[in-house]
Amino acid sequence: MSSALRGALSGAKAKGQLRIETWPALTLDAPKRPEWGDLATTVAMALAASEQRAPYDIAQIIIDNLPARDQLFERVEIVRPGFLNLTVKPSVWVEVLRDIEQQAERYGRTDLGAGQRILIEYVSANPTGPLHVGHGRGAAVGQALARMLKAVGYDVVSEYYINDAGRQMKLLGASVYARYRELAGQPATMPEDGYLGAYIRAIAERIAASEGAALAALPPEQAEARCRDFAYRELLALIRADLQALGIEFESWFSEASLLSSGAVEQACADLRSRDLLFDEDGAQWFRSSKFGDEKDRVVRKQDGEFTYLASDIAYHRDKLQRGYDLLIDVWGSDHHGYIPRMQAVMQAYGSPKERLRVVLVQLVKLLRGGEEVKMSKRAGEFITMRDVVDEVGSDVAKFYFLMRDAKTHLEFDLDLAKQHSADNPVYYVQYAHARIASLWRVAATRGIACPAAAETDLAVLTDPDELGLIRKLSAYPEVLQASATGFEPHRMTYYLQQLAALLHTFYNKHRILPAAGEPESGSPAETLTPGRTAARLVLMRGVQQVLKNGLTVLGMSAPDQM
RNA sequence: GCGCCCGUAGCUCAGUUGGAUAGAGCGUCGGGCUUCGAACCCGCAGGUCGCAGGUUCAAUUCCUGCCGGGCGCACCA
Repeated sequence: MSSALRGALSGAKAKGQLRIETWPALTLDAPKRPEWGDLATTVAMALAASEQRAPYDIAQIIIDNLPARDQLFERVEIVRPGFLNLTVKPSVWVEVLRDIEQQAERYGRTDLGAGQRILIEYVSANPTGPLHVGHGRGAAVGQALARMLKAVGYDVVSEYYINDAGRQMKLLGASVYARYRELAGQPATMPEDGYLGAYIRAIAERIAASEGAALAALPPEQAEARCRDFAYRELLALIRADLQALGIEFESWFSEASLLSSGAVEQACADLRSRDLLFDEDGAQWFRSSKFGDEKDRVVRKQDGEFTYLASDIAYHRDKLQRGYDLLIDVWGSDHHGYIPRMQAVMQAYGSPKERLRVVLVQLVKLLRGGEEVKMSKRAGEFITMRDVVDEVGSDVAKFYFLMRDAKTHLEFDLDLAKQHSADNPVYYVQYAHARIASLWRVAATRGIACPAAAETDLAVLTDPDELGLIRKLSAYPEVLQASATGFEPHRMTYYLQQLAALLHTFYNKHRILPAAGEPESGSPAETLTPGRTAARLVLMRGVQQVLKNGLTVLGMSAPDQM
């Protein structure tokens, strides 16, 4: 369709009817009202200024130059200022169903990304405790983005950065050791800012059971280190298990500690120093990030000789660049947004445009129960973890809720609502649409009716507005996928799926697909159901089912045949 | 104080990257299963798109300034 439009414009240009010095964006949108046709474009109005002609005249010129107009369009009209409304012939729409059948699970996929390599990093929580709900949202968003970008032709790797070095890990070890000493009846002091969650005590109990004697013999410093390593292994395993429960996978796990032990951090610093991007002041070492738009320079090595977390992040992102990625995506909690300028400075310091790093910010999740906000106190270690939520509502529901809203806005997550297997739950609404169609095949099979191949079916009988509405929606899927992926906005896909499901439910409720069992049609049916119509509708249903499944899959959710 | 994000129906949120009469779910009220799954559908009501300017054929959308809310401004991560 858009190529027809482009053809019309270039045809008009060739004939000298339009100048078209700069090509306008050829937007071809589905209008809001059915009487405005299937597709509408505003190019005539966009061109009015540069052509110095009335938009209406320009629209007329475009119409006159439309190639294959009679084959493609049923109706073409110009409305008031210069809207160009196109009504596509049903016989053309129907081709979408053949595409879907032919491409099946590949329908909607494109090679837009042309194989460009993307590294997307998400979650990356400290292995100092269980994942909280905010991590869950980041995980769902990160995975959905990774899958969608793959679907539109990028070569994507998803990675988890393990913050297994530095102060937080020391605190972890000290916290576990303190609990261990308490259990042993020895005097213990919990460090300031120590971890107070109940899981710390549980870890202390396990280490006491497995190597208590050895621990008692060690001087405190070594004992703490041992506790730290033990707790680290347990907590990393816990995090992996939590992610698995949510149905999130990573292709790569990257250790911060490995950057320190391999000397990569020192090398990254030396590299910066050789180009005068790192300097000494007040006994510390500073990254000259202000040279690249950051508001001030940043410490990478403290007076006490320890590297800051920024030093690790510099080395980490340098490593990502050295691995040859065209684009780096970091998914962060939005409270880290102030960190973006310095990381973009890092990009530039290593010779990349700052746009090579794109940060996707994810806002907080507010949990509700019984209409009340669930208060969390991280200090006291009292909070509902991501795992609690997954265990309570299920992984598909959790993911759908996490993806339902624009990631950069606060999300309200009503646990009571999410738990209901009812009309109020948008997840089931979408999945139910899929299951309903699956059920149709089961019924059809018992009546000896098979779903015919689209190529052998006369789809031109699909002329009902409800049928064409569904088909139009199906045809929009590839664009939604592309916009959702490249705009880093997975919520658009969840929204689309809800709309498609709504159309399906409406259609399903209003029209019959299979003939009634047993007796022939009795009473006064609103429409006659011929075998040909049944066949065409079965093909339509299969298309809807396929697209629902593709959409759910690309968001990381299941498309059940039964509920 | 400076910076980033958010203000759209009673509530939670969409709004296709400047288009036509601003949409959906929940909630309220009223209807619909002897026929393919009622975890569904249909209808009614509900709006100065935070406020005020500006840009143009056209602004919920872009710019500026206010108001309100969130977050950030470490030799913590």
